[in-house]
Parts: sequence; C-alpha cells; structure tokens
Amino acid sequence: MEKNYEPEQVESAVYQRWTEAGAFAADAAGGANTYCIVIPPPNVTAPLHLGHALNNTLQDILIRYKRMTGADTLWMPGCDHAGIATQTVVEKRILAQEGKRRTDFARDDFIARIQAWKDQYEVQIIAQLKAMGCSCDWDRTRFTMDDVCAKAVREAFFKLFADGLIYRGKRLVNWDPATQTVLADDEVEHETVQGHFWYMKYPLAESVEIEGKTIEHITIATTRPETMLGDTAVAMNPTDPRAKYLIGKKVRLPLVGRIIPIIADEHVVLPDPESDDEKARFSTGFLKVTPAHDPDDWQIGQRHDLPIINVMAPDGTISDKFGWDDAAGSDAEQLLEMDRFEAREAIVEWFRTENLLEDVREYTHEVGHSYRSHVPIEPYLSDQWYIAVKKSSTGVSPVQPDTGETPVLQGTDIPVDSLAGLALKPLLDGRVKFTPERYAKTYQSWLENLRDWPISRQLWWGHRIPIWSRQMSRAEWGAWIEKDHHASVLIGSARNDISVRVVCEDGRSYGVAGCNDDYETALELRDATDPDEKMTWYVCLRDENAEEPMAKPAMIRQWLEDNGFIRDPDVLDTWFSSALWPISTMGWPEETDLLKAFYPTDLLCTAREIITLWVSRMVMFGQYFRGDIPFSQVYIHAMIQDGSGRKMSKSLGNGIDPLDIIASHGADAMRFTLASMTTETQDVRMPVEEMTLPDGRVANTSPKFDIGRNFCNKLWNASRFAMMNLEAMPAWSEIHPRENLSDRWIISRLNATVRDATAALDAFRFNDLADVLYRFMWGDFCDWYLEIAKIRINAGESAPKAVLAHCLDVLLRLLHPIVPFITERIWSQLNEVVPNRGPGDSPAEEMLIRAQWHHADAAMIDAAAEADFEFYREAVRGVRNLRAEHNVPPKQKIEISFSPESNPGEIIMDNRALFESQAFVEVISAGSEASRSDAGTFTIGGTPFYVLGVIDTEAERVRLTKQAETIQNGITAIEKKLANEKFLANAPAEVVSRERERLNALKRDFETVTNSLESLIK
RNA sequence: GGGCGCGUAGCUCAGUUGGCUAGAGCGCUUCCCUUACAAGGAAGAAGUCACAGGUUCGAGUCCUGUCGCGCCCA
Repeated sequence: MEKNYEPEQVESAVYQRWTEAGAFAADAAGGANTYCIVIPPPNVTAPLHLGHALNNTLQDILIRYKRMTGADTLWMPGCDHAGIATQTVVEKRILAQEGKRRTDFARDDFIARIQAWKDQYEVQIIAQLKAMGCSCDWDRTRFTMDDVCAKAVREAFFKLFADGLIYRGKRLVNWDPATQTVLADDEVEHETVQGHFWYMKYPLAESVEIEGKTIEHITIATTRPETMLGDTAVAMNPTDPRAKYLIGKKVRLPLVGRIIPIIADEHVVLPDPESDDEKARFSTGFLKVTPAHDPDDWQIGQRHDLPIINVMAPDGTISDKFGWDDAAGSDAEQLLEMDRFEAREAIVEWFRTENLLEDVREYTHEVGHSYRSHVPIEPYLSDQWYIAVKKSSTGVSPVQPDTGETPVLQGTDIPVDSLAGLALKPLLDGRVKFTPERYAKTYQSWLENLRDWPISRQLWWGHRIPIWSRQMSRAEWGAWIEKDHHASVLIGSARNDISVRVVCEDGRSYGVAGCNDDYETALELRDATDPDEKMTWYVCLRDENAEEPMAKPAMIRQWLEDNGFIRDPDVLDTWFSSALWPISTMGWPEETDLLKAFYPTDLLCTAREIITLWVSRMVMFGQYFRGDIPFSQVYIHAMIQDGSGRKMSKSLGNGIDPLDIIASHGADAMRFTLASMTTETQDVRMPVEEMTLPDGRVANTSPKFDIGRNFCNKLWNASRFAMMNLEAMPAWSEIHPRENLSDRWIISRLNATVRDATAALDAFRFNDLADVLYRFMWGDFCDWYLEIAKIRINAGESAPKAVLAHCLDVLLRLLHPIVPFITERIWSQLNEVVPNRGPGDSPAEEMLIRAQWHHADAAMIDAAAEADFEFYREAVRGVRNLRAEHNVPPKQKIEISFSPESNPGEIIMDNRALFESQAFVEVISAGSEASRSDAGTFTIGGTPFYVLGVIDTEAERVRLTKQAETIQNGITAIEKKLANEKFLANAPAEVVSRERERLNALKRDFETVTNSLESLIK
C-alpha cells in the first residue's frame, strides 16, 4: 500500500467491482425487509453542483447503511426533463451560437436539439453520480419523458380529466412576456424594486359639486400607468366622504376617450398621510380598475361585472388585437406596438404635456419576476388548463380507507377527498413525517392556502397535452357521440367550466357499453334548447400509442384530426411528471412487482426549496393514483452557500463542480466533509477557493474538504500500520481481552461508537455520525490504541494483533456508508492478511458493500474500563504537559512519584511499563513522601503526581498559581451553590451529590497545589 | 404584510428533555521529520454564547422585546 492515500488509484476500480458484482441491484421480489429511496431527479439543464453532491451523498449513506443491515434496497435513479429550464438554456445557446430563435425551427427539429442537449447532460450527470460513489440501481434509470414515464403521465392526465378535475379556465395568469409562457405562483420571484407612484388626473364626464367646490377631475395613483388603457372603472371606498357625490358618475378615460363609471368597492384604501400603512399614505382614494391586467382589479371586475379589456399582445407590447376595440381613432393609437415599458413612459409624458400629471412620488415595492427570464411578470388574461385542487372527487382511489369522517379537513375549507385534502391528511395523521419537523409547517400552510394549479405551459419541451379540440354545434356533437367506435375518448365542452363529460364506466377499458350518468347529461345537453349553438369540444385521448385491440387510439386520433380537431399545442408543467416520479419510475399504471415490493418508499431526501413545488404534489398524486403516500419520511437538508453566504451560481463564478473536488481531494473526502457539515440548520457555508488540480487545471474547490482528505489519509495509514503488524495474529479464542485495560477500553469504545453511529444514522444526524466516527478513529484508535499496541507488540505481546484486526474490521463497516471507496479497498487488503478475525474467528464477507452492519454489544460497553483508562490517559497527559511547560527535551527521561494506594495510582502501577514508555518516565518512588522542592505537580481526581527534577521553579510557580486560582474559582462556585437551600431543595439528588463529589476532588487538588507551591517557595 | 431560520473562539460550525470549569475542525503559538501518517505527533493560547429584560435553585439552552443577517410565502 502507498504511503499516502491516493483516491484516483482506488475509486474507479472499486466502483467497477461493485457494478460487476451487481451490488446495487434491488431484488424486485422485495421481501419483508425493504428500503427504498427515489432520487430527486436532477434537471438535465446542467451538470450537478455541490448541492446535488450533498443531496446524493446523504441518500447513498442511508442506502448503504440499510443495505448492510440486510434490507433489500432500491435507490431509483433518473433525470428530469425540467421543461422551461432546459428549453431556455438551449434557446439561449442556439441564439448565442447560431443567431437563431426557436421560431426559426420546426417544432420537431427544435425538440431534437433539446433532446441532444438532454442526452449529453444525462450522461454527464450519471457519470458524476457514479464518481461520487452513488449506489443507485442503474439498470432501472428513468427519465421523466421516457416511454414508461410518459405512459404514466398520459394515464394520470386522463384520469384527472375523466374525474372532472382538469378544466379550461380563463384567468389572469403570471405571464412571462420574454419566454411567452405561464408561470405557476411558485415560479414567480418577488423582488424589491425602486419604482414610482404616478398621480394622474382623469376628467369627469360632467363636473361635480362637492360642498360648494366644483370638481373637474379626480386623481388616481398607479405604479403601472400603461395599464390605464384597459381601465373599465374607477373605484372608491363607499365610506369615503366624497363617495356620495361621485359614485355613479362617469369619467372620460384620457388618451382613449372611453367613458367609464365610478363604482364603490371596499377594497379601495382610504387616503391617510399619517397612516402606518404605506398604501394609505400613497392613496388618493381613487383606484383605476383594469380587470385584464391586475389580479385585484380582476376581483373587483368580477364583483361589479365590469368589461375586461386586454391591451397587450403576448410579447408585452401594446396591441388592439387581443380584446381591445376602441383604440382606433383615439389618441391611444400612437401607443400601439410599443413595449409595455416604452408605453409607460409615453403615457406619463402624454399626461405631463396635457397637464394631467399631478405628482410623481418614489415608491419601493415588490414586483413579481420570472424565475427564468427575470423580467417582470405580467398579469395576463389567458386560457389555460387547470387542476382543481380543492374539488371533491369520486375518483379517489378505493384503496383509500373509508373512515367516515367529515368531508372537510378540520379548520380548513379543504375537502378530504380533494387533491389538497389527500396531500394534507397524511401529515395531520402522522403518516408522513418531516425531519426537521419545522418544515411540516411549510407544507401545511402551502396546502391550506392552495389555489388551483395551472398546468399548461406554452413550451415545446415537455409532455404534450393529450387534448384535441374543435368548435361544433350541439347537434353535430350529438351525432358524433352516438357513434360507438369513438366512445373510447372523453368529450367535454368547456363553456365557462367543463359542463359536459362522458366517462366510461370502467376507467381502464375502452369499451363503450354502459356509460354513466354523465353520458346521460351529455345527451340531455345535446337536446337542449339551441342545437345549433357552437361551442368548443375537448377530447382527451388516453394513450395514443397504446396497442390495446379495443382502443385503437391511433385510429381515433386519426379520426379526430380528419374531422378538424386540433391538438393542443401546449405541454404540461414540468412538475406534473415530477409529481408522478415515485410511481411512474416503478411502472405505474401497471401494478408491477416493484410497486408491490417498494411502494410506499421509505424516504424522500431533498432541499426545502421544493417542498411545495414537488414534495406536496407527489403526496397528492401518490395518494390519488396509487391510493397511498409515496414516502413516510421527508428529510430536508441544508442548502450550500459560498463563504460569504451567497447562493452558488454560474453567473457569480462561485459554484463548485463535484468532479473538481473529487480531483482535488477524492470522493470519500468530499462525502465525509459534506456529511460532517450537515446539521439541522437551513444553510451551510462553503468557502470557495481556486486551486490547481493534479491534472493542471485551475478550478474552484474548497479547503473545507481537507477535513475529509486528512481523515481518509489517517484511516489509510492506521490501516496500513495495523495490517503490517498482523503477521502471526492469534485467534480470538486464544486471547483474553478482558484482562488488559487498553483492550477492554478500546472494545468498549468500539461498541459505544457502533451504538452512537447507528443512532445518528437512524435520526438523520449526519454531522453526529461524522463526529462520532472521527473521534473514535482518530482520537481513540489512532492516538491511543495504536500507540499502545506498538509498545505491547514490541514487548512481545500478540493479543493486541487480534484486537487491532477486530477493531479495524468493525471500523471499516461503520465507515463504509460515509467513505465507501477507501473502506472497500482496505477491506480487500484486510481480507488478504487476516480473512478470519474477530470474536468467533469467522471469515469476513468478500465485499464490504455486502457485509453486515455491526450491532453494538451492550455487554462490551464497559464504563469502569473507560473511567480507568481516562485516569491513565490523564496521567500520561499530565507528564507531557509538565514536560512541555518546563521545556524538558522529549528524549530526556524524567522521574515521577505518586501514591500507589489511590485509584489512579493503582491503575498506573498495573500498567507501569506502558506508562513509563508512553510518558517517557521512570517511576522511581511510589511513596507519598516524594514531594520535593524541585518537583512539578499535577493532580488527577485529587491524587497528586510529582514529576521530579524539574528545575525551572519560577515557571512551575506561575503554572501552579494559575492552577490554584482556577481551582479556587471552581470551589467558590460550588460552595455558593451548596450553600443555597433552594438549590438543595429543588435540584435533583444526583445533581447535588455530583456537586459534592466535585467539591471534594477540587479541595484535594487545591491542597496538593498549595502544598507544592509552599515547597517551591522554600 | 405573514412565516421560518440564524447570530457561540480569528474562520466554519456542534452544543438532544435547562445541570461538570461551553466543545470540534481549520487558523495561531511552542516543541518534534520518533520506521503508519508532516495531509503527522506532543503541548498551548484564544469565547461578555448579538443586546436588554423575564422565568428558574440554576439559562448558550425556555419566554418577551430590540438590533443585525438569510430564506420562503403573499
């Protein structure tokens, strides 16, 4: 073995051995004891960053641990197509490199370009995961857009549509004019911007007299003047004193000339310059109402049945082609085709020149921005597909137990049998648990305030919505629906809401026979008053690629397209397919062996930023489609920031590629360090530094990873030393470890470490795990046991060899989940040297990855041995300390004296040779008379030790004086405590008696120290 | 505006239901290249636990408020 651990010479070979042995493969048959984690699929937008490294390291630690405890483990890997994110990066790249836009390509050609990008990064991502040591079941690797996942998406969409939970809605959406797509509420980032309030005068159609004054104008205040083109009312609070004069009057909208009413609405904030409420300070009492361009105004518009006038094109330019019909001929005509911000300036300028601009005030406020393009989002009127999340559904899977409870979850408006209810209930029941617990609140409050989920996206990259539509009359529709061979599709009309639905009785078959009540409703609607009324009919196709003989979906599709039905151009929100990930990867809607064996999975491990976007939706869909929660535990880990607390990102140049860390420090070092930094806090900081890698490249990495590298190197060398000394190792049955203090001690520490490491793993306390293992490996095994073993082996003892081998064996097992490569490598070496080792002298498993987790033996945890060894260790340290303080050369042997009758004294005498060797002393006198004027003194538990021949009396006086002071402080504090009757009365008995013992020991120490001081003075 | 978290040694962080003289790693100081490891060993210095109140026999820990920082949601 090399003198230093060189990870690059070990990692790939070890990984290859694992894969060749099939060590990561789950047994689909499962068994009683299974453990499953589904990977949070990384986006194929870019290579993995350090956050992914952390996320996947933690999962791998748990998977490896569970595998060693004998569970049939499945770690399901894969990637996410990440709709808008991926399309955006590819668009940007093509624009930069070729100067072409998406619209310069045919749809399929452009998708092929994105597909190529995906292929490249998927390969790269999987290579990164492998380099980190992730033991995923690679043969099951999925992609959210592969055939298996696509089938699940189609089935899920179909079922939701059939159950009436998907509807077409005209709503104000968060529109991103740059990417021209709708964003979910979660995808809007609120940024604080310095803006203005513009005070603009709107002339009254007829002047109004208020308490003797004639009013010609009213003044509205707005942060977005450009939307005034779409104003359809001015609102004021009914309690405003001016309201009685003005409500019902008309205003002539400047620029446009539109006559709009003044209406009363309580939403309007009354002006109050003294108010704490900023809005009141800025308010004039008059609110322009633009239902098509503001969510609040939309609400007001609904309340007052106001017209809705959309004045913008999808790209954010002013346009009269999308619902605005009085622009032509007005002064507003000049604004057409201007960008919204250009128009803002032009309008303000117009008001200024017309003397209608009363004031402009600075105003700081929050503005929603697209998380993709970072441009301000535009509230925009649009037709979108929605999922109704608070609507009761009969489609709730029958697997869900019927407990006969109230239809609404207590304290909420959420029906138990709605999607939101299905997601919330398991949390309230305790079936889904969060670690740390506080994140349950994030999940809960999000669900409680949930709005319907807009699922259509104006993108090309994603699962295309399986709906075809066309306009036709009721009569045409009726004739069509009666044809048996087309009843395998769902048909709905979406005027206002979906008002007609036909659902086959058996949701899984395509037969037409025996349709349910909705079918009757459909026929009734056909026969309703006006058979010639035209409306849009939506047809949802279940799986156009299915080969079922009854279905002939391809034929139906052909028929639809031949008959003028057009496929919806949009794709689904990327989170739709992510929400299905735990079931789609296992083959749902088929009831596969995998689902039977591994669903629900055991753990979801992710960062807090996607608790709402992803975690909650997986619970929703898992419950809805499979009738059970997707996982019982959600572990939320910290997010990694750079050294100054900033988010790591490419644009800031402070990101770290895990592969660069692996090159600079090794994969195990990275894993160990990341685990040791993983506490329950929200964020961890990682100082970033440029470094020259072994291959000569300069890359970002972090000195933090030295912790892990040093740890690995220490383990490597300790193992190397141990194995160099295992020749002629006696069998365990031949040795008597109970008879030697250091043996008893290290075996006790070993078992305590197993106990603590196991507890840390079970509680997801990764930093505790790393700490416990670090302390044992370095502080106990290397610093003390190995040093002692050297001396004992040199003295001819062989027993320490067997203990060394056993400790190393267990240590490797304990360390394997966290540093798998190095431990596997050492394990194979150890197997060559001593294949049979430890209690039982049994042969070790061939590969560590498949070895059994060591179970702590409580009987081996020996408090007396640990206490005795602590005395021994303190004595050695005491001598070394004196030696250092008095500048005694390490090679100068010194003499020591103490009372052998005391407990520590006996321990030292029992291990005299070892002690003399470790402290490099000679015990010359075991008498209590040994205090001399040239002696240095230290005490352990009240027993004085005298180090003789220390000549620097002044240094010793300073040292002892300081020590006496410290001891006296301790004595005073405890005496004060013990003098307090309330303490004696209230504190637990063991606390009081512990204080008494401490006081006695301190008093003995104080006596020793002061006596020594006196003899020094002589 | 609502919610969550953080503030402990020069730096990065532990500190579990309140109870030893508040810990670790890095950095720093002194000594040592002792045949496992200088990516190492031995010893050491270093903290008004953000601030102010409160509860308690006892507070880094619990409560209230203030200041500073970060994140999520509206």
